Amino acid sequence: MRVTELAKTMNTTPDTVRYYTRIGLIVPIKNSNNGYKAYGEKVQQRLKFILSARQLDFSVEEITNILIESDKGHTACPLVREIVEHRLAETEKQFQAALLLREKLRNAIDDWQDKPNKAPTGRMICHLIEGEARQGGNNE
Amino acid sequence: MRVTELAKTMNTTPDTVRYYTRIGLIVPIKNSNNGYKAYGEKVQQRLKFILSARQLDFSVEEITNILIESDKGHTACPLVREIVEHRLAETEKQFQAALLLREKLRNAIDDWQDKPNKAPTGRMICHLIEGEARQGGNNE
DNA sequence: ACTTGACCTATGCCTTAGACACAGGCATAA
DNA sequence: TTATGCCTGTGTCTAAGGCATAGGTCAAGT
Repeated sequence: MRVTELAKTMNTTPDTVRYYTRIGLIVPIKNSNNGYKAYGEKVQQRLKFILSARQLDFSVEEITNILIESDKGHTACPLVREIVEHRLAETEKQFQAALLLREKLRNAIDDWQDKPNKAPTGRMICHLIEGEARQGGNNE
Repeated sequence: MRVTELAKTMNTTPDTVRYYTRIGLIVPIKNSNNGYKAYGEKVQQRLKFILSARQLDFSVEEITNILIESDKGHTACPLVREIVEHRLAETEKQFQAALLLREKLRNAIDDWQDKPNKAPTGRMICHLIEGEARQGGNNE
């Protein structure tokens, strides 16, 4: 199995497969005589796991750590549980940030409804934005 | 005014100021004899605009385009309105993505509550994740 | 004058997770 | 044999700064 066929089978892109190969997450059976990489059954299994974890937004580095554990024959489950908790917290943050930003943008659009377009003055580039200037505290 | 003082005044970091300087978004008055950059009143105004736009999650490239327009003496307002609409649509996407991911993660945690930790087998790396494997369609 | 130490500076490299461009290899049809 | 079209690996690029490093500056102390 070569890169594109593997990618199609797993419903991902050749570039993704190549990337994981490049960083050593998956290892091709052997470069055949023409230099093409060939992937076997085990790699397919491994790739399936990687893609599933990516669906849960695990970072590639996190997945790497999981695989290192499991390659040693140890349970990776506790690590997985830990990561998923952390990921949930992180997602919650992103969620709140998106919520807040959406609000800001909607307010902006609303506020600007009646305001005209103005040419820039010496001290104003676009009065819409400079007028907005709520000192929105930076997060964290 | 030098980089750190400007950064403090505008409530941002020296590295951010340096970055904008590097890409030419703001131009220091002059490198004084020691090679330090000095920033004037106008730059401060400009930086304020940039930071305000960043608060609305405008990309640096978008901001660059706005400034190019305004530097030609034209109104940037229509462009700004366009960008903010686009940004809102984008934020809505992120929002939905975060919402969905949060749900997935919560489900995972919930499903795993009662499952034990298992050592990896020949065909399972972590049964928690491999068991999950809802074929979540990729977005877009 | 000299030295110490704290702070400041510019520059260059590093980050994520692949996407994209490129030059060349392969195979099938004419 | 050549032309065509898909396939391959490698190298480069991305956004928006963060971080490390080596060196410069300034005021206080000796």
